[in-house]
Amino acid sequence: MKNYSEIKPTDSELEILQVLWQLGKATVRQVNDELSKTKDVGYTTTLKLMQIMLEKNIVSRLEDGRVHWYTALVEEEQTQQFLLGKFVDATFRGSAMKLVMQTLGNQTVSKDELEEIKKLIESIENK
Amino acid sequence: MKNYSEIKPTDSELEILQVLWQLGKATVRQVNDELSKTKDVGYTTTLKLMQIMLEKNIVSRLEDGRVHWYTALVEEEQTQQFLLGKFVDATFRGSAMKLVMQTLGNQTVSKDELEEIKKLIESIENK
DNA sequence: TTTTTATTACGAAAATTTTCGTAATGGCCG
DNA sequence: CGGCCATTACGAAAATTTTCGTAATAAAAA
Repeated sequence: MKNYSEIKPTDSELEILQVLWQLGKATVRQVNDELSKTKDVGYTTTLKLMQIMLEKNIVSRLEDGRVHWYTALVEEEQTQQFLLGKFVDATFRGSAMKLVMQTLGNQTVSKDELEEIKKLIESIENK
Repeated sequence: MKNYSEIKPTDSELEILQVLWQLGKATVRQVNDELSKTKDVGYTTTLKLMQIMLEKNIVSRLEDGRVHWYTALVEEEQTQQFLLGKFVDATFRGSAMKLVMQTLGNQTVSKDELEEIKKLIESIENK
């Protein structure tokens, strides 16, 4: 897999990556159908983006007859990690703590999930 | 203060907002000096951005002689909250939980901070 | 008052991202 | 085979974001 240090997917590219991560591999048609559920987007627009991502080596492509199967070349967690770091820096001036506090305070997290987070914290503390 | 529902500061605008939030109010010169500490940026570039932000009503301006004092018109927490929501959706498909787990696992959070987070969780649970 | 200096105003260029029209391709059905 | 259909290829336009050169302005200094 790719070393991700310098790559920053654009917003649209990230949307496509999400679909690819969920489906494993997909055609342009499938990706476009998925995106169309939540927004207006033309087939050729999606196609073009995926071609650009291919050039950037964010995805790979396998040709089967006339159909092209695309796969993400960057891992979901690694990408999230990378974007998270950027986001913390830009939005919370580097304070991961602040981000966590605000998320817990204002986003939707269930009781079970809170329990799970507590466990994670303890496992970190006891390391 | 502004209703923030539809405004999305660009990356550069957010950098400027960070400076304004920290200084309370500032001149273009001050903001540019601050930004220059971490990146190359021309005075007129910063000026132009701040003028654009004025048009968008993201900041306000007070003229004192020839100097213009700028202030953020959007609140820090509110903006962070808004950007956080977008980020969770785009990067973690809406799962705040996943974001918190990854942050705790991989970003730098001190023991004291972990304690504080635990306390917050408990206060949420006991509510 | 004249000059210098620091600032803001303006507009356009550059860079990046997103969108889409049109053509080319290749397989499938009649 | 010949026309149709779904797909990909290509290139340019549109939209957004970022950068900066140059001019105008006003205060301060000489």
